[in-house]
Parts: sequence; C-alpha cells; structure tokens
Amino acid sequence: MTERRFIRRGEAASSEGRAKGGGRKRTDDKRERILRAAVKVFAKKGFYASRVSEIAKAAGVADGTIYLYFDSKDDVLESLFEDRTERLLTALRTELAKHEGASARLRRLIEMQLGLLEGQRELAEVITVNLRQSTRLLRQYGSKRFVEYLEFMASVIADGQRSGEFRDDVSPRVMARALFGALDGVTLTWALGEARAGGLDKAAAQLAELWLRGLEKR
Amino acid sequence: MTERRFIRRGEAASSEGRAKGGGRKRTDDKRERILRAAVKVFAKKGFYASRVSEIAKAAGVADGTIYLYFDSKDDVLESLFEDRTERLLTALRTELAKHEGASARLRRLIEMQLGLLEGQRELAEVITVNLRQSTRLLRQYGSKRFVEYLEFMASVIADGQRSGEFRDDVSPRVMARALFGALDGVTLTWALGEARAGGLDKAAAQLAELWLRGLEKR
DNA sequence: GTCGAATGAATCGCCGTTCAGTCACGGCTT
DNA sequence: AAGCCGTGACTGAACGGCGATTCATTCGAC
Repeated sequence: MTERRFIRRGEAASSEGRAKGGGRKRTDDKRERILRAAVKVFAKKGFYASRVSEIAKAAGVADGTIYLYFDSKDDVLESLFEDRTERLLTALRTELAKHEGASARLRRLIEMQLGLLEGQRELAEVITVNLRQSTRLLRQYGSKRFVEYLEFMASVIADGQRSGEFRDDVSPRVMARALFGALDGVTLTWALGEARAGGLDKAAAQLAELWLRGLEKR
Repeated sequence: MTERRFIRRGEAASSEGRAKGGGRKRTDDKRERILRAAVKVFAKKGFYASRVSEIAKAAGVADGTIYLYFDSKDDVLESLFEDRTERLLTALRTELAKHEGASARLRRLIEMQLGLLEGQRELAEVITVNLRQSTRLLRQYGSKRFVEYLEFMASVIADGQRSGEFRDDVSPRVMARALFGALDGVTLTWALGEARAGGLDKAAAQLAELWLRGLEKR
C-alpha cells in the first residue's frame, strides 16, 4: 500500500545549481526541492490543511510531478521525516564519537538536538507537530528511524549505567522516551511561540544540567 | 468562526442514569455521551481518520445531533480537551493542597498526571496524540486550559525555588514545558504500545526521582 | 396544537490522484 | 551536419470519491 517506486537514490551527487539546460533526467535534486517545499508548507498550515498543489507550487513543479517521486501525500511527510531524522542521527553518531564519558555525551546529545533545530524553526515545527498527524506514522510505532533514534538515546544512558556514571535503578528506555519528550516539548513551545534566537540553547543548558544531576550516581 | 452555540452548560447535574422515558430536552448528558464516544473513536483511528458518523453511531445518536451540541468536528475535539483538562486541573489543585513542600507536591503532580491516565488509555491517547492534530488548537498556542495547566506546573516549581527547596537557576516555565513533554512522551509510548498495567506508575516513580534530584538545591 | 429536539438522507465543495498529451534530449541514420 | 525517432520526465486539467454539514421532516412532551 505504500511501496516507494521509481525512485533512484544517490546518483550524480546533484551539484545543486540549476546548471545549464534544465536536464530531462529525473534528479534527486528535484526530490529534495519537493521535500524542502513540503517543510515550508506543512510548517505553515499543518499536514492536513496543506494542499498537494501548494507544495507543488512552492517547489516550482507540477502537481503530478510530486507523484513521480512520492506515492502519496502521506509518503511525502513520511519521507521527509525519515530523511531528516537520518541526517540528525548520522550527525549525532559522528559527533558523540568524539566525546568520552556518558555524561559528556548525553549533554552533547541534548545540545545537538536542540541546537540543530535552533536555526530551522520550520523543520522543528514539522517534526514536533506534524509527525503526530499522520496516523500511519504513529501506528507503526513511529518509523524505523524514529525508533532507531530513541534506541540510540537509550544506549547512551545504558552505557552510562554500565560504566557506573549513572544510577542503574531507572529504565534507559523510559528515560530516553522522557528525555525525547522533554526536548520535544520545549522545541514545540519555542517553534510555535516567538522562537527567539538563543532560546533553545539556553533551554538546552538547563535541561542538560537537570538530567545529568538526575541521573548521577551517588 | 467557532463560537459555541446553543449549549447550556452545567444544569440539572445530569443524574447519569438513563432515567425513565428518554426526555426530549437537550441534555448535558447527551453532550457527555458524545464526548465519551469521541474519545473512543478518536483514540482508535485518530482525529482526521475519524468520521463524524462514526462518533454519532458510537454515541447512539444521529449525525445531525452532534451539530446541536458542537459547532464542528474540530469543536468536538477542542471541547473534549478543554473539558478533560479542566477536570484534571481541578483534581490536581484539590490534591496538591493536601501536601506540604514543593518536592512532595511535584512528586504528587507527576504521579497524578500519569496515574489518572493509567486507567484511561483511550483518553491518554487522545490527549497526547490527537491534541496535536487540530492545527487550530495548537496555533492558538494551546487552549486556555492547557496554558493554565502549564502555568500551574510552573508555579509549583517557582514555589519550590522561593522556598529554597529548588535550584533557582532554571526557568520554571521551561522546566514546566519540559516536564510536561516528558510525561507526555512516556504516556504516548505507553498508550500506543502495550499499555501494560502498572507501567505508568513505575515510570512515574522514576521520573519523579529524576526531576526531584535534578531540581534539588545543593 | 405548539414547540423544538432529534433525525438521517441528500448535498456540494473540495482535493488527492490520475493519465493523455507535450516536449527535451540523445542516439541513430543518411 | 542535419533530420528523425524513441524514450521517459514532466505537465496540469479533469475526475471521482468522500465526508462534513445541512435542513426538511418527524414526533415526543407539555
């Protein structure tokens, strides 16, 4: 009911520029343009109130073209989410590898999740709000990537317990969910509110402190 | 665009029972029946995938009747949310008044938010998931009741800071958002997952411990 | 008989999706 | 080099289904 068809991934690294004579080859570049447009539109009006034709217009593409790259409107949201979460996850893995100790890593994780969104209010809004709008996404218990993300958070905590840095009388999974929820809640307020610069960074510092103290073994 | 019409609130305390000869007077009782049915339907399929006719059927009422009590499908969700949040808030205010000290009160708050939902998986699901589905609800920065709820949480924290129990280098508002997010995240997983009995209670204990340690002045 | 709550079939506008047609490209033939 | 095709990406008007909402009608209570 929702296989992704046609799509060729990674290919010709898409040198981004419109280049010379608008090619006639299907490009990942176009797929990306659609995703970017979708972020804007979804953020402004929410998934259900967004029209496919609006996304098409914003992407500078015909309505039908969207269906060459995605199966359905739902698939656009899902792909968007998968795609961006994957990026975040990759960035996190790379970055956290540079740090020693569960505390430092957890702090960095919090800073990064909030930090990356600080400059991307629209994306933040789509992820926190719209994710919950596609029933399918949630029913499947979140997409694979999302579960992967939570498991990653849980593993950071579990590592800390194993090394003796963190209390081991709490469930890493529950803590991961709670931490994600906390970050998500703060982001939501920020995105829907004034979204003032630096707001998330300040929140990140406070939250990191709170969680580290809360998890500290003593 | 969304004034609530016709509706008579609180009146005749609705003695709940179907009573004798199904009256021909508009009753709060019927309104409540519709809300209860809406919880079930929304929980099962999500707000957008739910059909007004399904709610009507579940409530044992004609489609059109719903429009005698609510302005629109959106209004049903909004009313549901306002109504239930108000109940929770009232219960919380009463309960917390019985406890001395910000720590005890915060712990009780966490236990209650999770505890009240423990027996009401469907309601939990509607509140955590569906709330975010009505763009309007969110855009208005959450309903009045929701803001009220958050302010209440923030005030518990602020009290603790004033009394010297909690660190005062964190923003009560940010912490309230984060705490709500954490509880919400845990509830969401629980509601969508196995929802095993006692799961939320256990989570409540862990979360309370974590937050109290994190907020503790030292 | 009057009032108005309740009904539920019919309406009607909307919007996701389709698909017949267009057109750019690149290879092939001459 | 110039003309000719075949291919398939792209287009966007038109379709079709769906479901929220309406409202003419029913009927119970007083």
